[in-house]
Amino acid sequence: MLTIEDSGFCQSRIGQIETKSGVVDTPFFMPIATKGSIKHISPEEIKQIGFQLVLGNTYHLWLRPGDDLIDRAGGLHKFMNWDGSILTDSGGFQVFSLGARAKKNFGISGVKLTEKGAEFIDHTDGSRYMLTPEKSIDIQLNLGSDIILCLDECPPYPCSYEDADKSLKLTTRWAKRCFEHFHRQISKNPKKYSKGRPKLFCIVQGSVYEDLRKESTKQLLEIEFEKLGGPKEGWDGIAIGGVAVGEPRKKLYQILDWVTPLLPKDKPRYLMGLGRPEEVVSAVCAGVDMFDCVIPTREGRHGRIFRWNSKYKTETISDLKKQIKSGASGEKTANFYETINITNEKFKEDFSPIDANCDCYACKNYTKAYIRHLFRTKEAFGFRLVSIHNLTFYYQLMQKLKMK
RNA sequence: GGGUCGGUGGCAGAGUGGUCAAAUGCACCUGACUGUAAAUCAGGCGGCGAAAGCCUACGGGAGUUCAAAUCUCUCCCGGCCCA
Repeated sequence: MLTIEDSGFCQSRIGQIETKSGVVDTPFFMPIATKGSIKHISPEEIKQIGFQLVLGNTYHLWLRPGDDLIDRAGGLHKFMNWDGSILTDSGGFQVFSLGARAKKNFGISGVKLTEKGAEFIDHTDGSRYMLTPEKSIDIQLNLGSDIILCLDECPPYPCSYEDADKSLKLTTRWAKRCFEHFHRQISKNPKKYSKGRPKLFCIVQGSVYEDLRKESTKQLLEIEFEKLGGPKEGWDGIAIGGVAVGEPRKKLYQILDWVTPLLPKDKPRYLMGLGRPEEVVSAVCAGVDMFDCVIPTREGRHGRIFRWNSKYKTETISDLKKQIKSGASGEKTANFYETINITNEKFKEDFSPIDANCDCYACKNYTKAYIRHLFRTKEAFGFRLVSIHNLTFYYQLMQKLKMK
């Protein structure tokens, strides 16, 4: 499934993942379509930029419009008019994000965890939903997802050793249930999946503790050997979760150092929720194949633009790697790109494109002054232009990472 | 001409003797955002200063008072009503 090549400079894995909907070249970045839409951009435009896979969210699509409805619509691909591949996050991240947010806003957690699953309180009407590992799989199967994620618990940071330990073990037990349920459902419907079944990924947890990260990885990888009644297949890929939840930046690199050597080489590795360009480059060099992040779209909507620093030649992964510097705190910075805030006054009369060398729709047709004007007048077209540009930047980054 | 109400920071608009360099909103400036409850959130927004603080300010001027955006007189300007 994956062709692995060692560049000699750093470990980078160049290959392909084949899903039931098509081929995805690794390493790759996924734009986020939480609710079945990449905010402000059409699937056609996403495809035009070059993306082959987008991410949807189990929890959000379950509540609205409902996985049954999407199933009746012919699946999420058809529903949102996307003919590439789709990866769905299990709802595990919402255990973290909605729980923390409700706690901050209302003093009570919006999520209650039990052995059975995660009980959510819907923020819009207060109604309660129980998301179990089995339910999460069922929803993702209904959505027609190409890559399904196990329901996990994504603990916040800071997290005590004891809590992280408890949490990782719950994630393992849930992963086992997901694995079992997934294969049972697949084998129950041989016709439906005769042309290919979705893939199932587990998620490594363990917070910032070396032995817990390793333990989590080990426990999950053992699952394929267990007698689970279904086909004796292992995971189709392994995700690393629970990062970028507020921990010090250098912890990310440590976690990758602890976990990636333990992973099977022939299976894709997915670093969930990451990240900044330098983090993506570093992670690719550490052997990660897949990324997703809200940064290009969310920060784009908030006016931050990513662009290449023309002072440096960055056509290959080696060029990019050379421009990354590690600070004393372990934090990494990169010279190969820069960010600007388009709302800044200095762009008021800047009638040049964001990046004269960029061939994206925004750069080919519009000036910074115009885009700034759109932002200040809250015109949605501005969000669209910057989102397209930022996603193009991330796409170009991933293309460069495929070049030796 | 008479009566009446009013003139507050870029705008709108509170405040009606001290705790007022002046609420709040908008605008403006800057920053944050990592498996999206995010077109969101935070900070700043008279001048000088790192700060303590000092100076200049609630239409103009003159007063009362220890103290005035707030009270008095006068001038200027505006709304409404009457002639």
